[in-house]
Amino acid sequence: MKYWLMKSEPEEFSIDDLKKRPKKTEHWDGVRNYQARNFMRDDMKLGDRVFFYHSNCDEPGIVGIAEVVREGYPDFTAWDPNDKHYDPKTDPENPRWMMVDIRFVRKFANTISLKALKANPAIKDMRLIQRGNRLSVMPVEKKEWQEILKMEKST
DNA sequence: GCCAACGTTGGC
DNA sequence: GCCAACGTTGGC
Repeated sequence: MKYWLMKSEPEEFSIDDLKKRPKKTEHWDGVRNYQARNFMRDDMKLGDRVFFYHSNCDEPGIVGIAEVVREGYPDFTAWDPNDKHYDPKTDPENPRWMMVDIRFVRKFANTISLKALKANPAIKDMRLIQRGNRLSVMPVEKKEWQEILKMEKST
């Protein structure tokens, strides 16, 4: 089983929104970055665990956990001219953008803030806190995952 | 709202 | 293939 981190702006789609969805499940549409797409298409497997990260908000940070319940398949919103992330160049015969489905697992009692993550030397090499990182889907090392869970208990 | 960092586009 | 211009991300 692998570990991941996925970013979302809570004003667009928060972890509470995920929890309220039917079966607490939603497809992760709208990713239009090749590296992030490749992770979803090639590497995310059923049962993989995901840190749900809130970006662009008062307190950016990890707010809870989800799991992968459907592996990579075409992001149909790319073909919808009314969709915010419409991409006229993708061909339905040869889909360019892929997504996965994730299901809510649990929400942390407190946000593990970006600030706290940056302050923890045990995870200083984490991809999330590298300078200028903008990937919205990224892998998390097992030891980073475990270290971050420890931070939950200490808050 | 600002702006640094980064990815993508397109002219050449 | 280079690289300037442009658009987006996302912390602050």
